[in-house]
Amino acid sequence: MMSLGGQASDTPKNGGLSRIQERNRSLILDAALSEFSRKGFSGATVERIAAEAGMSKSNLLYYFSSKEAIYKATLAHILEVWLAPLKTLDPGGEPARELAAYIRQKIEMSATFPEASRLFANEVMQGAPQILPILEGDLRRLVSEKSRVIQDWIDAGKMRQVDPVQLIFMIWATTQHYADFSIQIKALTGKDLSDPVFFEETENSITTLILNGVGLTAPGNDD
Amino acid sequence: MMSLGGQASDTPKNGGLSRIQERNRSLILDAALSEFSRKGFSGATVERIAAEAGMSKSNLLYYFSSKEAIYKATLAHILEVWLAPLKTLDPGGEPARELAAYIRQKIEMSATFPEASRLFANEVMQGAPQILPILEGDLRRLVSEKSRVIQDWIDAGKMRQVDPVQLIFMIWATTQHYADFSIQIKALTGKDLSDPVFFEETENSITTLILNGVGLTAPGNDD
DNA sequence: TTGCATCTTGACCATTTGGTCAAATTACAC
DNA sequence: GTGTAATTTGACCAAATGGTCAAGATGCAA
Repeated sequence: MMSLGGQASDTPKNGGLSRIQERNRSLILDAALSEFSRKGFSGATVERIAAEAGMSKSNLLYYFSSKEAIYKATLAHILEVWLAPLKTLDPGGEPARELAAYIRQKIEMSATFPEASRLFANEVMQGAPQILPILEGDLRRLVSEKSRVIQDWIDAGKMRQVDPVQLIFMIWATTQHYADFSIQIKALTGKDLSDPVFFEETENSITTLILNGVGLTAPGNDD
Repeated sequence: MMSLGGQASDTPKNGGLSRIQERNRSLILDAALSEFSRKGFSGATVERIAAEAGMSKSNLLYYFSSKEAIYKATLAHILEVWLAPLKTLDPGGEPARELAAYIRQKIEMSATFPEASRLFANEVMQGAPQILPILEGDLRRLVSEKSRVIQDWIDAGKMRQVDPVQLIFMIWATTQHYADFSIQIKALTGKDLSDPVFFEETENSITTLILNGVGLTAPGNDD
């Protein structure tokens, strides 16, 4: 698990949580994700998070020692699930199928957890004050590892020459765009990823463009 | 010019500005772009903007009636230049050359005005409270118009079938990603678009991927 | 130089907001 | 049921911050 600094742990021995604690922490983190993703760290207020979690501000501060602690916990909570799909890229698989699966997973994330995407984007755009060490550490290693996988596919003549890191960036950019800029997309098309038809259209467009872009063709949908 | 609502104009007859006014407004808008793009609307403080502009908070409020007024003016100031490249897409040109030129312009914007990109991203991610009308109006019309251009190229058999709007989204996503997430990109690669080599690499990767993606090949660089 | 409009500022105010604390309430082991 | 620890809250505080205002400084036309 990726840890977010912090010496004073706000999550003591994970098993040592009462039912009430478990429930309230979960309520708080949900509310915090909603609030932070919509307003950013500065724009969010502890009071509103507490209200959305159905408790008083004082009580919320009984579970998390400060606004920043809530923020860090929220980030940590989403970061793992947000970066997980890349880990599934399988060196043994066929490039077309693997990349298509990765893209699909990323779009599904954007559709299912748009708030997480926006929170992450916000954090990075502010200079990644909390997660910079993770970006430079775990994430960098993961990207290196998966770049190696892609490079091997290229070396094996299975796909066109392309900088693997740039390819990963482009997949991130295109897929996350639909979550981060969903308001703009809705303003321009009237739809967003919550519309199943638009979701399929989008997945198809991105997959086709990127696979074609690296000299592959979309694999059949026989799963 | 795209106007940002607001009945009480903070920019009276454009010609009627004294030298002092012109200079100070410009200093303020520069400082505001820097501050708002780094901290977002809520995180920015009028005091810091004033300091960066080299004047007192009171004096800044002599030129702009409120924090929101500064924010609106800053947005209006960058919006036009930010959306301009799309307008240059020429129906009479060849798709490969036109798209390559558009992509290049967008990457140049990301390299030259990353703060503008982040400010715009921030505004949209917060729900576009200020610019939603523009997105739904002028921008929507512009995108429709240019989608028509792309669709005509497709109908003429000049490029592969693709949803033109989705193609535009993907160009926006990939190019702006390098400005909005430059911290992440720097953490992962050690470089950003201010590095000429990385700039060229990036332009090449994006252009190649997208043009190949729509069945085109990059045009020669004989300009 | 004079007089007026423009420009600039420090003092000040009201509100918001993150965080503290003591007291009250509730959950639960025995 | 009793007692202790966990939970919850309202009252309160200090700092930050957007904005006002009256007074002073400066620019400039005559």
